[in-house]
Amino acid sequence: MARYQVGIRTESKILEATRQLLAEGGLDAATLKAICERAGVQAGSFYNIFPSKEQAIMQVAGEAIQAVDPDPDLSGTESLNDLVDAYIRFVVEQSDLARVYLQVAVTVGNDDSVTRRFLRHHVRRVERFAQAMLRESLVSTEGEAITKAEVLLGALDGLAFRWVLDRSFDFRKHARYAVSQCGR
Amino acid sequence: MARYQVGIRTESKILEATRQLLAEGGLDAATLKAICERAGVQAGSFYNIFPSKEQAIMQVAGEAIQAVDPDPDLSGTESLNDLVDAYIRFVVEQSDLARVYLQVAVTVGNDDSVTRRFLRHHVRRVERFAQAMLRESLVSTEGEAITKAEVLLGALDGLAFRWVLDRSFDFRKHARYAVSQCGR
DNA sequence: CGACTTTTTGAGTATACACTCCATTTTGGA
DNA sequence: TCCAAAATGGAGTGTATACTCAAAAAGTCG
Repeated sequence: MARYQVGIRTESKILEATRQLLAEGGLDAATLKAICERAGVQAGSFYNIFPSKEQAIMQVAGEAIQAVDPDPDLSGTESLNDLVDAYIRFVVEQSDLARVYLQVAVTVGNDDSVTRRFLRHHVRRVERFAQAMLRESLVSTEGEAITKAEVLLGALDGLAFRWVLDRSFDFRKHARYAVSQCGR
Repeated sequence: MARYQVGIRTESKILEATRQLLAEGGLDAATLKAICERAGVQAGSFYNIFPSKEQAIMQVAGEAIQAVDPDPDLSGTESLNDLVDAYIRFVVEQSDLARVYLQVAVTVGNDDSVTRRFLRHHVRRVERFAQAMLRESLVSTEGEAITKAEVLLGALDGLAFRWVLDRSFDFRKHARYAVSQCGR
């Protein structure tokens, strides 16, 4: 299935449309009709590229889950502030993906493969936060570091949800306050 | 439209079924067919009692939004620990309603009447938390109290989401840790 | 150009959904 | 016991959805 250029452009038009629709109205808004209309494409073209609607949505959701993580190459060297700043930047600058990230986390059925993937990434992020905390001596035992990291990430996720429901909420300020509370 | 006993029982069977389905699989799982099957009722009976499926769901969602608040009569006297304990109890003991609460918060379209209702309640809860913090001198200005309350509630909501995705997560322990961090 | 492959089109299919209709049964007060 | 109001069963309606297919168009490369 060597591809022509036009097909590759169509693929990215479809993915972009899907991303927008997911960000705007969640899974319900991302109907095949809506995706195709926004991408300027017919249903047949969609299915020439993707085997199913779900496949396209998974791809966008996967992108979002990846994007929430800061540069993996830096893992093990960054400060807690760096990690939180990366999360803030993700939410503020890539707000579409951030909304997708939060939408899929809750909307998809439990015990789903997406949920498992989501949790796997979450656990990895918790460990990264916990290690930064240990490095900065904010905490004495590894167990306490994990707990503290879960609470901080919980706060960041909760504040991000708050921001998704009400865009006038100052996410950056509250996220910074949350991390400052860990520092004592 | 004076009601007969049997109709009132049918109504509560339908509401119970709706509550369960919403808790288990969110809005998507609460189809008319699923609700009627679980309630042991036919579609015609459903529409004899509720004008629409949405109406029944709204009623359950409203219940959940109410239930997250601790006793309003105590407002202005309870400690921060009381407030957090009430939230923990809600999540742990009324887990079905708690899941509904979190599901509807995210699933419903933005700018929806449910979203507004949800936000109104949230703001009121933030104020209640902030006042408790002021009373306990955890904070000096009202502005800081509001910020701190937003962060604490964000953490509680975020941890509750974490628990919804993974029931083996120890919500109580992490929630307690979150509030203990405010105390310094 | 000409042969071949990929892409696009757009009408068409099957299905699941919320909701309706109304004949029939059940209820509960007089 | 009677009867009007309320509740029920269950087939039926319209609509939106994901997805298919065969023919036509457009891209690629010698």
